[in-house]
Amino acid sequence: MQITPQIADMVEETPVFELTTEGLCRSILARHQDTICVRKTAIAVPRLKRILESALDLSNRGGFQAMSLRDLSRASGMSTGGLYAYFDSKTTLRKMSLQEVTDLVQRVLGKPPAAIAADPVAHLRWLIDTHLHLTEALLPWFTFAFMEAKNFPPAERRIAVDSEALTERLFAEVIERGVMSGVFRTDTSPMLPALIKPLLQEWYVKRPKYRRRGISLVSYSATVQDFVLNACLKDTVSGRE
Amino acid sequence: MQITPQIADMVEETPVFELTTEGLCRSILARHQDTICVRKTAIAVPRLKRILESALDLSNRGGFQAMSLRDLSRASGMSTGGLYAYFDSKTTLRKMSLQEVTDLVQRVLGKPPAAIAADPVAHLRWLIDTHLHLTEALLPWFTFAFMEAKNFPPAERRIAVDSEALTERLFAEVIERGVMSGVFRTDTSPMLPALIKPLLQEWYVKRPKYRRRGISLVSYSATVQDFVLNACLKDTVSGRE
DNA sequence: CCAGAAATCGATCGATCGTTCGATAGAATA
DNA sequence: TATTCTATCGAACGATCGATCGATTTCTGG
Repeated sequence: MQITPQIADMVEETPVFELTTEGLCRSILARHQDTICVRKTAIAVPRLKRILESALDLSNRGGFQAMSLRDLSRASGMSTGGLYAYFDSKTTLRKMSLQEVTDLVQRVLGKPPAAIAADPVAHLRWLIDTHLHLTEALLPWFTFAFMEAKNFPPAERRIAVDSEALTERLFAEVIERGVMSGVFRTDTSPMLPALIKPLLQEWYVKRPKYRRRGISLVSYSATVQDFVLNACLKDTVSGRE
Repeated sequence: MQITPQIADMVEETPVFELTTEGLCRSILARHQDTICVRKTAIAVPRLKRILESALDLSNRGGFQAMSLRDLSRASGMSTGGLYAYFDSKTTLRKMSLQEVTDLVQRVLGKPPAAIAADPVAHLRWLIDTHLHLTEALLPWFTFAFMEAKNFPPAERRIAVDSEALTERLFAEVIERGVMSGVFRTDTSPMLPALIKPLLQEWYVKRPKYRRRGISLVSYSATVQDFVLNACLKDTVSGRE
């Protein structure tokens, strides 16, 4: 009996942005109205979608710097000049993608269902599982954000660093509540929240490895949940039943 | 009473290569005799050291692609043409660094002290602690290898992937021995070896974060060790001491 | 069907890239 | 000291980059 909240359920609560590439593109279009000079949404969204899908694909192969705008124009089926109707510089293109991902994480993880938020164990499981499902649904976006965040100029790098710090704080708060309510051990390592993040990143950074081994998202999620709960729960969590 | 084998002790067993940038440069020089056309070691080693230190520093800031050979020439105090006495192309420079790191990990982790290898718990702790100390001593090399491995062409990317697979196998073998000898739980997750690696990478990938928080390598190592042992040891590991 | 707007095109620019190579300086040899 | 070899230099080359902009196509309202 695994707690695996469906992403679809969550969308009903926040219907403004779907967790799809198209949804993100609509959000990007709204956020960058001033730089994107294509006015009709019906045209701009599918075009932007094609551009960003190609850009993420190319970047995730050889790095963002290595992707030339000629490569992007070829892959997206749009001329090099035409691309500039959707961004004013290559740097802006990078910022658009990264910013959208970090915003999304905070929007989704910040609003757990009320019933789940009441129970620290369920909440902790939900945070892990939801984060994994989120990255799975938007895999290219997250691999891009992870790999390219380090190459940002200092000013913009803060976006990624702050986002990660905020995610870690969500874990820290839940664990603290669990300790105070007596469910978690009082000697739980204060470093545990920081150690959860790399376990979640592992899933999308090394995605091909787990695909090759035939390991499903569900079983990976369950393993990480047990791994983490073993480190803080008073009663040891047995393996999958 | 923490098991923290000093790197210095290990060097005595494998005195051929010291765990310093200079030691790695000597190894690189020996391996690439044919492409490096500077014959006198007394000159080649310190020059190569300056070049690689600068290259790793620049790459780790903005990415390897973004580092131009003019940047590198300025930082290393050598002319752009002079650099080509130490590598025949920028790609070779990248391969030299990566290959050296992956080789080093296998050389060091593959030879645990006999006394430690006998006990699965001590061996597992030793693998974690030694890996962390190794990455700490050669931080720029590992951040470079981690960040740039993904941007390799498929053929050379295998070097990094295989190296990681081998490291994971070291963990898997120790854990399996622990299970068979009755020290580890029989229901230990088969995915545990894969989950250890990201916890070790976290240390050098997010190094500034832990420096900012004043978290020492020793305490990080102890936390990870306990975290992992909690997931496989029969008797729950209490907090530090 | 046609005028005007919206969207796209692709040749082109200057800058910068990795790389080459003849000249030069320094050390070793005799 | 003269000579040979080693190591380094930095100007220069062709290729490619991000970005521009006037021409062209496509769409839309009347």
